Amino acid sequence: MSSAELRQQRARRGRPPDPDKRRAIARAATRIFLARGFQGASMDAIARAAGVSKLTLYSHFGDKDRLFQEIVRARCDAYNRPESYDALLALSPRAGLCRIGHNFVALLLDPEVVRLHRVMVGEAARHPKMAELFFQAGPERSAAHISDFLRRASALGHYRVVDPELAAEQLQSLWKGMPHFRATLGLRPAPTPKQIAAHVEASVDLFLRAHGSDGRRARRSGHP
Amino acid sequence: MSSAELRQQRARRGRPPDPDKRRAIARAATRIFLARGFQGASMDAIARAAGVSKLTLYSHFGDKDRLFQEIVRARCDAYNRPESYDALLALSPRAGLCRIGHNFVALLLDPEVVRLHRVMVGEAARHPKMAELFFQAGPERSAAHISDFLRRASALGHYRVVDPELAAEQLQSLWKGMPHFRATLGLRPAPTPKQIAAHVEASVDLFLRAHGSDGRRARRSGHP
DNA sequence: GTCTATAAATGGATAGAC
DNA sequence: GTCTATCCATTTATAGAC
Repeated sequence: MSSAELRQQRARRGRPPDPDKRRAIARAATRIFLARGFQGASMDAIARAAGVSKLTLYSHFGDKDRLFQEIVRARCDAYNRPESYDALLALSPRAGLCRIGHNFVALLLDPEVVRLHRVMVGEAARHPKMAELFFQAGPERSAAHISDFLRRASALGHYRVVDPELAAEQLQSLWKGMPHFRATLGLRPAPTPKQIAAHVEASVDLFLRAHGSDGRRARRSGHP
Repeated sequence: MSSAELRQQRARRGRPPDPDKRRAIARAATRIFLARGFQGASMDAIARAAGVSKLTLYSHFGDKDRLFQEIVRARCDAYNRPESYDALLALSPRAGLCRIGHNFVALLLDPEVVRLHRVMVGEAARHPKMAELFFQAGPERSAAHISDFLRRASALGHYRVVDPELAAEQLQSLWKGMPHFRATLGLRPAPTPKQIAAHVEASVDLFLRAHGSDGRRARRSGHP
């Protein structure tokens, strides 16, 4: 109670921090960190790009590490708004998985996500806490959503999945695949939308053939 | 002709470069680049660790970029000695693929390879040439070896693979999977040997189920 | 009193030249 | 090895704005 009052008093005293400046700093820092990496980004450049003084920058974010943390946290939250997969249960097994896979691959290949991935991997050794945060906010949650979907689709008889967690991991691995690896290395040419769609479908094909559904055409042996 | 003579004259003039020093620099630079990344490694630290003066360093390697290139090239060559997969054709489909997969995953999870991967991904935006070199010397060649193996195993009737290049890509993706992703982010705990073996086997299981061989136990439907 | 901006300064590290 | 010119994160000085 008294600590809350003290905080209120302190907050009331003097000129309040300008949220516009904070947003401007965050935007500029995001751009520069993702473009140049943590070590390559200078506080001078960030302050200049944000149009604020360095003192303002420091008064809002403390130091470079904390600024980096805030940026990464905000990006993880921004990418972590998965729409519900409920509607996709009504589709055919193949169509449902292709839709999820396409969303997943589109996110992975988004240029900003690629840059974030690069920075996280490059800085993992020096910022282990943030690498963990990134992993939990990204791949771990989407794996949970996919395994949920597989569990329910399996209950509906679409296919037979014994271990939904394992199956979700394998689907994610197939979807990432070579296109994502090439993207993280910045290799040209980038895949065309048609190639991306083919990649997603090939992954779903493999998965469905392994789990007792041909997906595309009729079954080869005497399955129901 | 005259240019060759000039080169010989130049080579004879003065004290020849010491190959021991060059090796010492290369060793130290490898260690420091892989540990701290390109931007985090200083030429001072490398010279100190190699026990040479900075002038010696610069006279051998020109500048930081060229030194980095030499190191990466040497590492790629070092990792690029695949044993022949011929002997594995005599094994069962499942055993052959598990063996290849285990070698592949063991290489991917090797701490030095993980560090190289981190540096390459982190520096891809600023050294696109090297990222390409790395990709060609690494994943591209191993994909070629795996697709070769699949083509021959398929010809022997072990399983039915329509597109060996695609199948090799999918196998690599499955083998990399979550363990490699976690390793690049430095997440603990590292997988145990038992978990690695289970991961490889689960990948091979999925692949073989999709391609008309149960692998482990007897066939469910009326296959030969 | 606390925020902001400008500006300069501190203290350290850096790539590369001599 | 030393030197130089540059860059960096962070702090401090000075002044005006709420």
